[in-house]
Amino acid sequence: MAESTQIEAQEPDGFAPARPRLRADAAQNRARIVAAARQLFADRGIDAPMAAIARRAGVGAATLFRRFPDRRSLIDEVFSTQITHCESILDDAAADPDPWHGFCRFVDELGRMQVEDRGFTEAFITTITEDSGVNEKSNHAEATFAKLVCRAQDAGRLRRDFDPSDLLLIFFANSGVSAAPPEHAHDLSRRLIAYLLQSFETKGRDDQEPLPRPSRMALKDVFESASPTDRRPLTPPAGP
Amino acid sequence: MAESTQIEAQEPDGFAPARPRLRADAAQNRARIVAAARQLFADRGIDAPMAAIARRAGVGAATLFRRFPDRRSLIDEVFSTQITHCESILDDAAADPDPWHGFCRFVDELGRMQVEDRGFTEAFITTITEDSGVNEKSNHAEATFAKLVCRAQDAGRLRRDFDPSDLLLIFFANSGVSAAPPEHAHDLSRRLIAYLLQSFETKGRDDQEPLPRPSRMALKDVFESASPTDRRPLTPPAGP
DNA sequence: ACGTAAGTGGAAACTGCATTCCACATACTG
DNA sequence: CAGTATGTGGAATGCAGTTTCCACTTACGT
Repeated sequence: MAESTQIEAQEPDGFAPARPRLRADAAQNRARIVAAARQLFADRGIDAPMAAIARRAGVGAATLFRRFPDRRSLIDEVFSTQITHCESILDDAAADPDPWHGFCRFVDELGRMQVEDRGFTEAFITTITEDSGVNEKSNHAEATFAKLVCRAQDAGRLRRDFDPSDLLLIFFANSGVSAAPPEHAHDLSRRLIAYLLQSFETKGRDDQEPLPRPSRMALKDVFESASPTDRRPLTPPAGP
Repeated sequence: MAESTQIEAQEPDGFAPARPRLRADAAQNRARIVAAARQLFADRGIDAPMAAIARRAGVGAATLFRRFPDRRSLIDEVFSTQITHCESILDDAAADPDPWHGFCRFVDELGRMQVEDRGFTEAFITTITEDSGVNEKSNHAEATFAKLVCRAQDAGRLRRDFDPSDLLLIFFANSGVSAAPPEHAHDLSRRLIAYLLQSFETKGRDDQEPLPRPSRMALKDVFESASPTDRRPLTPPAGP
């Protein structure tokens, strides 16, 4: 993946907004900042100190702050590309002629993204938790996923009582194992997902036991419930 | 663990250690502190500000600090009781004449504890991550659980490729869903555990698909992997 | 009842952050 | 090749939390 570094401005000619575009050197610094942030977020989570990001980007604190007045805006910038990537994974999966295979592939890939980038999960959760802006995008994604689920069910491979909201269940559960020590996180995640997929699959005939009701949690629910103070997933092992 | 908090229990008389026992009022304050910490940890996680704990306990900051020189010692004190509770749950489960039922009960109860007390999971993870002191206790617990697993497998209810280390898998996964908004966490957890238990159970005869290898993560592995200061190798410098 | 070591709270000094300010640098326009 | 708006880094500020200090209580043994 390349790009992403571009200056936000890049106005489609015509008009000149208040700040039409960044000076060339400034644009490059901005790109360095985003790249540094991407690394540090992946590595240490989205709470990584701004100063550390600035240092790694080789710029002063003021520059970082001028470009991204708060941590949120930096997170948004960094993860918009990853959310886009997510969507393309989902679209690919939905296009799979074998819906069950597509379903598995999607779950698998999503899980991998979570394990490989600690910041990804955190950004995702905090985003759906405190910002309704995702809703537009997520509506499309939710619909696509729901359709995939239906097709897999109609093909007789996915159990009937699987609910699309179970995707969030997978997401949260996998975020938990991702918090395990890094040498184990990957294996744990693979195994968790294997267990879950086997549970999702309609086995032989039927003898499937009923499940507790789905939480039916939807993104908007998460948003509305957002607790004012602090709700982050977990504090993974850190030094004393 | 224990001794970090010193004093505490009345010495079974006879000898007088350096600080034989707390004055009565001090002992009561200490108890108030522990109670306050228990609540705040459950509520807001183990990073809850010390000052808030002191305030809720109705004592000054100095008193809190004098009694528990660092956050760790307070955490240890608070959660030693819960770890004990865990063990008793496990022992009960192990005593169940129906091993599969005992297994399910244990997983279920453990899951409930996690959801109901945010601090419990955090304390557990940070403890096994940075303190080898648990090992003594955990050896017994691990053995008990392994025996329970074997019995359930021999009874033909638990799949053969379930590995005792999968308990940590459940634990981490469930810690993830516990981080969901509180109105949903409970339902999500119930459903996750239901899915997993169905996957663990030996269905009909056999048609069980193979799993990826277990991570074989053991408590001591977790411990050893904990880097002292800041774990962040990985992610080589990426080109912009 | 009283002397005193043990215990106390609140304020002060120290952190490690994020955020702002400002004297200086440099890309772009003409 | 200026002139100037646009950018810059580092030092100063502010803030939220922890840790320490100390003059003042109070439980406890006698």
